[in-house]
Amino acid sequence: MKDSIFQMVYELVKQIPPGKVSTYGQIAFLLGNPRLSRVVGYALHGNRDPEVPCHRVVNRKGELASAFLVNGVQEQRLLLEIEGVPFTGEGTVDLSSCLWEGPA
DNA sequence: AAAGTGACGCATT
DNA sequence: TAATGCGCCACTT
Repeated sequence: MKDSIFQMVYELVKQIPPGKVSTYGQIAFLLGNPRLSRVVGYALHGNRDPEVPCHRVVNRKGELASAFLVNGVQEQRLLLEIEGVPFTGEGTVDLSSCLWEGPA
């Protein structure tokens, strides 16, 4: 396994429990560098592994990503709603209630 | 081999 | 309060 940021991002995102969401910045912070938020997004951008619930990762405002899977943000929002994640708007998640702060 | 680009976030003007 | 710039890593041209 490489020590690349990408690998760590994937491993971390895999640990996000259902019904919860996390942000790029939060993940970057857990990796040890809050400024890696951009890299985190890039990592998930190229991700195709179903093991990595990239739909549970949103930006700092709680807004869904712009270029999700084939169905776009609609699919992402649906997945989150099914898991019980509350929405404050059409494309906005209630981070105050469902933000995953990291592995115990 | 070097420069540009990209699912972001925070500080500053 | 809103808008712009900078920082970080990996990948593409």
